[in-house]
Amino acid sequence: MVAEHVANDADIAKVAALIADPTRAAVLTALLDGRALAAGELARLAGVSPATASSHLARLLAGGLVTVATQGRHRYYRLSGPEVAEVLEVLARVSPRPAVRSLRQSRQARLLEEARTCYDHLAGRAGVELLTHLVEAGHLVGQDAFELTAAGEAALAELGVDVAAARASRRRFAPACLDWTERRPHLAGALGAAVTRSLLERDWYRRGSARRVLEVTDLGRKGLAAMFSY
Amino acid sequence: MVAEHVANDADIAKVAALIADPTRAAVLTALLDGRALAAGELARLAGVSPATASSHLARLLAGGLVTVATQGRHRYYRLSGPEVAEVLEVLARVSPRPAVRSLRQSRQARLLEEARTCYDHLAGRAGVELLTHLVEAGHLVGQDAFELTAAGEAALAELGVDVAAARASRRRFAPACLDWTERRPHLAGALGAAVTRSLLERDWYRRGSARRVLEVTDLGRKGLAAMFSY
DNA sequence: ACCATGCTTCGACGGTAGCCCAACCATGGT
DNA sequence: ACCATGGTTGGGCTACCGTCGAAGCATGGT
Repeated sequence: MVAEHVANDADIAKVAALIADPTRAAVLTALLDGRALAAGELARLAGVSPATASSHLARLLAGGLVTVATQGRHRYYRLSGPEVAEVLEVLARVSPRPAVRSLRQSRQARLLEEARTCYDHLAGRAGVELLTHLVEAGHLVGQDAFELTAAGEAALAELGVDVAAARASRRRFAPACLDWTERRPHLAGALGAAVTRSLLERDWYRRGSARRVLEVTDLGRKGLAAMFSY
Repeated sequence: MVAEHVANDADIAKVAALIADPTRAAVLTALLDGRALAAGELARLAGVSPATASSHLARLLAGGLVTVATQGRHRYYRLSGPEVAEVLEVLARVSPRPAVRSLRQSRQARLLEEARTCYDHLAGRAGVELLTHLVEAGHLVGQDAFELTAAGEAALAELGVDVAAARASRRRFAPACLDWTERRPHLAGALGAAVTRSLLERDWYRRGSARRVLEVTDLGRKGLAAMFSY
């Protein structure tokens, strides 16, 4: 039968049905910019319980609208491709109201992209840049897992990081963690956590209003600039 | 509230929900090429009862995906704009199977566009062209309703049309009927019906496999060419 | 006046889909 | 070994949605 190779009405309807639920639509629009978000975060954004979100995500996955990547105990979901984003945009264009995200939403998205925590260490753009600078400054060497140089140990000590304690921890010392918003690695493990703790203690970063969001302070901007001579 | 002016997830979901039902999807794809189709025909194409189709059409109308125009006892529905068609096309692209209509479907669509009956008279491209030629040949004069010239009366008599009987009918003699597939008028009324009857009797046109579909015969092609010197 | 046709509305039925709670599994840190 | 956190799975409830038959309107032809 030729008909089996044809995108018929039923197929269109199936895809549309996946988007037709408000919760799933919220999940999809949250992923519109191509970032990958953890299941829990998506549940929070959509305003449903983790169980409900999980069920929706499973259906979106089965329908091929999203893909998933497991990292640690998180499962990061993202749109499966640009066509999916296109569908959402076109749908928004058809719907009567203009397709602009609310200020509050997009501002929050920016903040998350800027800096957030991944477990207990700095992630997002800020996390990626921090690692980049540490490597460029010759403080860290390595690939998937890093080691501190003498200069690095001194620099971090000055920042108030208890490197010895981090090294003593049973946790992996300084592994790279692929950042899903930046697609480049940031510093994780015991050292990453210790650095982040120091940054918060020194008030270079402050916890933001939304969960996981960190905001750089004026003090932090100056301190980081001095440290890496921006 | 700013939120009221924003196309949010709920709006996208609403539009998607309109397409999410297989029956509605069938209706929409039937309208994909911009033609306007009567409610009954859509019901038949979608394979549901008129009642069901009517309910779906009402929802599509309320959702702004289609518009309606009443003509006589028919209600012609069409897509409200190209954006709607775009949505369907993009959705088809996302769905796994290639977005090609089956040969049988599109061939049938072509036939309908080519020639079909509207009540009991010739419509579609053939109907529009017939009227155009009759007017250009000086056989008919008028605007919304036509009158036969002497030359026209002779020409139609030669075709086997019983003009006298048509004129005697209580039915309107030769009104123009706006053709919704061509957006130009075709000949309706008693004369339109009489002409169509003659065309069928002479085997210039033959009823096709699908309802309302007419197909021109080789004989008809020759006859029409001679009549209007194509 | 009367009937036929096309379409919509009403009411009722059945199925399905979304939601949450609670329990379960897996991973990571201590 | 133990706990905490993040996610998924199963069960049960509710609500909504699609479907059709029958009845109601409107239009057109006789």
